[in-house]
Amino acid sequence: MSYKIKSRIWIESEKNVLLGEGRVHLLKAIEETGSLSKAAKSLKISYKKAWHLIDSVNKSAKKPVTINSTGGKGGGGTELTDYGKSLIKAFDDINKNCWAFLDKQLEKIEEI
Amino acid sequence: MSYKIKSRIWIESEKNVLLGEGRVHLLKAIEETGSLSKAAKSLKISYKKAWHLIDSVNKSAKKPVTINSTGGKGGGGTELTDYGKSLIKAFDDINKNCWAFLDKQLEKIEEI
DNA sequence: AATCGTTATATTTGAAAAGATATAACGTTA
DNA sequence: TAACGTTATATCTTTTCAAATATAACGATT
Repeated sequence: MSYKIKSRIWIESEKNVLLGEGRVHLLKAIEETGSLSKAAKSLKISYKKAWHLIDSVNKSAKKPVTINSTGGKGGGGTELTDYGKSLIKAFDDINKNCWAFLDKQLEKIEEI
Repeated sequence: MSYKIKSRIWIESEKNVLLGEGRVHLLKAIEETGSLSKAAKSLKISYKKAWHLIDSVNKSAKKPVTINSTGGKGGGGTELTDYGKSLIKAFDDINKNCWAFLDKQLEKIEEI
């Protein structure tokens, strides 16, 4: 049984974390549900934690990643901007490539 | 000002973390000082924390990574095994390559 | 105006991680 | 055998982080 290589990547802007695995996961859930509270429930994290994450994302990004509305039909909701979608796409792409890259590096520890 | 990509890699064995950045840093300090207590001081972490880290490393690895001796000349000490040195070398190598790889991926978020 | 489900935010509570302190065990050296 | 500096380990305190709870604000709908 050999060792495994694990990795985490994230995108930063000015020392603040912009996007990591968890934030991308949350953003995808928002895209599916149209709501931050529903997204939080689906990921089984507290609404507070989810809200802070999205707040941090929007404060770190150059342009808004989500549009949040309160009141009105259905009480409000949260949806992704096109900018947000392109960020997710870039993150997923880089992350996937990183895994593939590390897979090729595995042979370096197989013999150890 | 563009975003940055950061990464962390680590080596696991059977769900236990074997080597990460902090552990490698500690092992290198042990190699230089010949002592766990001196290494802990140089990294400004508690001896307790350092000891637990090395204990975990040796319990997760297939073969001993350090040799710990108590008593005797100088009170004892800790030194790396050849196996430990090869693990560090592999980790550093993979980590360096990962950075270089991610550097090349940067262009994918430069335009965002 | 009353209702609704959502976003937004503060406060409290609990758990887990880290830090500090103390002490035993060890084996060479003098 | 007494001393030394190290490894090894337990216990207590402190700090930090996550979770839970509560409540206000919002705006279309009725």
